[in-house]
Amino acid sequence: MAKKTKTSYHHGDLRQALINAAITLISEKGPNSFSLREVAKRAGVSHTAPYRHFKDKDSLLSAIALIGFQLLADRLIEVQAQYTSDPLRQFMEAEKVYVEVAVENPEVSQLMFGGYIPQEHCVGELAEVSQSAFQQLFVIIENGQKANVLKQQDTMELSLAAWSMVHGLSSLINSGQLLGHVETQQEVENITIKLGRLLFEGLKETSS
Amino acid sequence: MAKKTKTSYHHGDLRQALINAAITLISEKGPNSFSLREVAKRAGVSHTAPYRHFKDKDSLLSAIALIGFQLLADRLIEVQAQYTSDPLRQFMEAEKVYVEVAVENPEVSQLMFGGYIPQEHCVGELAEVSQSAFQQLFVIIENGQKANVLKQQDTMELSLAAWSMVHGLSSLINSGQLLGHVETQQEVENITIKLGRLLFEGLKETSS
DNA sequence: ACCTGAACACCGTTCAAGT
DNA sequence: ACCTGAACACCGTTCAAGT
Repeated sequence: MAKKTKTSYHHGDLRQALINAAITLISEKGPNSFSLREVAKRAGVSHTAPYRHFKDKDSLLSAIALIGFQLLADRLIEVQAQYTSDPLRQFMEAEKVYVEVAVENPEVSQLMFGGYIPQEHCVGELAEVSQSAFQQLFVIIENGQKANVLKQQDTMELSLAAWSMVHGLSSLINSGQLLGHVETQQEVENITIKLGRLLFEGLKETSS
Repeated sequence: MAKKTKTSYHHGDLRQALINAAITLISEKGPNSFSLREVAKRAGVSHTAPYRHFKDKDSLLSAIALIGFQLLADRLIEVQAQYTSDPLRQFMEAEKVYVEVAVENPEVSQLMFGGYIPQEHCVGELAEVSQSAFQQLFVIIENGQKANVLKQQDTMELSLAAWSMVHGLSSLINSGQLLGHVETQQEVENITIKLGRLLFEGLKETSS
């Protein structure tokens, strides 16, 4: 069974238990109404126990944002490893995966991009993983350029266009701006494909 | 002078004074650290006085978000009234104005799109003004289609592509994701123009 | 090492009371 | 009508104290 050498106080891994409780709480009530004390209560410890594992509330929020970026990066790495012989397909799949992940985790996405993490925390590991996610888009665009499917323009610019588009769509959906227009999962996928194609028309190599 | 018929308690217009103080406070400390009590203190009234003008904290935040959407809509209406004979120019100006407004008011933008306003408040006037801002993009795209400069595809899809792109770029900048890449106002404008051109390539009519 | 309880300064919100 | 002060239940954070 679990390797509990000694009769531990409350948890084998309180840190992980706190993160789990925090993600659940954020998913339930959004990143704005979220309290350290409530998380501690749900994890079954006193309200000061979290300070053994996190410097402060912001550090716990950063840890959750990190997990969000990690998930995004992982899913994009998968895409980047697949469809390598079909740059258009790879581009479209990346766009779909980005929006999918963001829309499936709206509250965590808002936590990641909504100004909840103070700028001081946006360095080190968090910045690295966030850049790793973007890096996958960059490589996918680069693949398309090498295959002469995409414009031979600054790769950064093309990547940023792709990132902005999917990120913007996700943000508009998650903030409720598209309530009358894009609601079901199917509608999300459809509009993502439509926008992906429109953007691809602008990014593609025209000499062919 | 000001029409002070009677010796009013503290303000001719406490409601407006509270909104002003709130915008200042949000701009200083972000939408996350923002308290009604601090706003009241800055306006020079007791911490319960705001309840005469706003049902609760969320109502004050909604009022500020409304002002943010109104500003965006107003600036886009200006663009929509200008350059009517040059659809490409009009499209590019609209993209620039959107990003400009968002990046000049990062904290208010995060308030508008970062999950600070509960879904219950996202109806009525707030939804109307928000839709009015989007409507301007829609009309601008429509102009381009009528002039046979843009694709004869569902106007909603083209508009949503434009909205997503500028909104995504703004959000990435404001959340600090592009810190190494896009920082100065000049860089923001340059990258906005670059992305605008790339998207335009995808939206433009190809039969001409 | 890991956790607790009391304490502090802060919140949002309500309500009886004052002019 | 407009504002106040006390009160309540909640915060984040610190710190001495317990095992």
